[in-house]
Amino acid sequence: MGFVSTYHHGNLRPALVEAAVELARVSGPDGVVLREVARQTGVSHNAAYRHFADREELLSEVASVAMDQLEQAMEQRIATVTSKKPELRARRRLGEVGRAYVYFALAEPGLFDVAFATQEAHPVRASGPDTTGPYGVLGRVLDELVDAGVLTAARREGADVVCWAAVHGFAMLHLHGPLREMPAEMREATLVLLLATIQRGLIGP
Amino acid sequence: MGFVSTYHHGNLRPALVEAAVELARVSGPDGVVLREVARQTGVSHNAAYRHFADREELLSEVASVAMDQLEQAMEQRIATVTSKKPELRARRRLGEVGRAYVYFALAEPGLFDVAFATQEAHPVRASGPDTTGPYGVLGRVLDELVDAGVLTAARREGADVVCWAAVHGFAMLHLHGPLREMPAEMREATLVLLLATIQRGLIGP
DNA sequence: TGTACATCAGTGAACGCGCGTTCACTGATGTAC
DNA sequence: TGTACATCAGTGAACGCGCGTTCACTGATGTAC
Repeated sequence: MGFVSTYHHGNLRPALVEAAVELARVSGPDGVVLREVARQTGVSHNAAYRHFADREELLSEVASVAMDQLEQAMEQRIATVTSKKPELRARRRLGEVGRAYVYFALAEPGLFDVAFATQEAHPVRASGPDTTGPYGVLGRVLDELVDAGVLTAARREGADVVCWAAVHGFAMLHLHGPLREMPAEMREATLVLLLATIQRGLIGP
Repeated sequence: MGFVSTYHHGNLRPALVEAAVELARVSGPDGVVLREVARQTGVSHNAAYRHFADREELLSEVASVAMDQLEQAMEQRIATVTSKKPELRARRRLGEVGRAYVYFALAEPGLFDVAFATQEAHPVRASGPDTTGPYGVLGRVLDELVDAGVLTAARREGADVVCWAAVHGFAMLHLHGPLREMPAEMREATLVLLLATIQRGLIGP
């Protein structure tokens, strides 16, 4: 891009979001400081108020970007699984969904924290389950398991939360928790164990 | 207690810790504000520096109290299970450990957060597993499962982290996460599901 | 095509916040003789 | 038992921090005629 007068930037809102995302990546939720975002964008520190009601509104924009990235990471990993057998394919895909979640958390801790901290409360069974975002991706893979005849309808119920809790907890323990110093290979081995255990618990051997 | 002159309080350190714990209970880690702790204790705002190097040191004292309480809650729930059959007893105990963890997190969110945030990194397999604190309690129950011949030695390996991740994630999702508005009965039902799934995955039906 | 004017999107100064921490101090206590 | 003095455990004032937010403003833009 060429020269851009600060006055009537023309693109300020997306530019601010972009800068905020970058700050979140590097320093997490607390790193998204209005004045710093403005500084990075080359604009006075209160120009943002022309586009966002307050810091919170900017932060939730960052959260939504983070959610999109997480969802995309999941989809990409799922697409990786191309087994012909429906049962095997669905099972492997479930594993990849979990892996994608954990990997994203570890690779982008800042964005992950923003997404988690800023997210609005999940609409629980308000007119059917949520089919959008990362949660929707998980739901679809679980449905695939049911369609493949591998997961019973009875066990499909609540399986979302079970899976989610497991990988979320795993990510938290290793990201901010007491396992944060576990060497990567050991972490990886434990993740394999976790995914296998969940799958066995849900489906069987 | 009768009148206590502020000068030479005589018991300041424990009194400060107590006040800090109370603040943590009510408002979490950020609620443990040095000046407020001193205020509650009726002492000038920098008297604490006679007993703690800085805020961090006071906070980690709170964390250790929180860990003790969590451990105690676990032990109490375990003691509840008195089945005669060793296999059944061990299995039920595993469930109670998980339940205790989640219940504590939901009942004492402030303390739980402090414990989790302030905890030092868990010493991973530095000369054998950790046998102290909540983690030690979990480990002992898992050993009980092995002794009862219900859990194979192979699956005992890494089972700690698997169990921990599951309940920790569950607690986080419901405490601060997107499931924080799930009604209590539904939450309870899902917890039962989670514990059953983990146990099935580890042990079998 | 030119001009007047409304509107939009920036600016810069200022405020208030409450904290953690440091400094030089002083009142209370205990101990040696 | 009395006294001098060292030490301990408090006090009160002050600093610096950097933020989010608000205010009154002004420069740039687009549109009606």
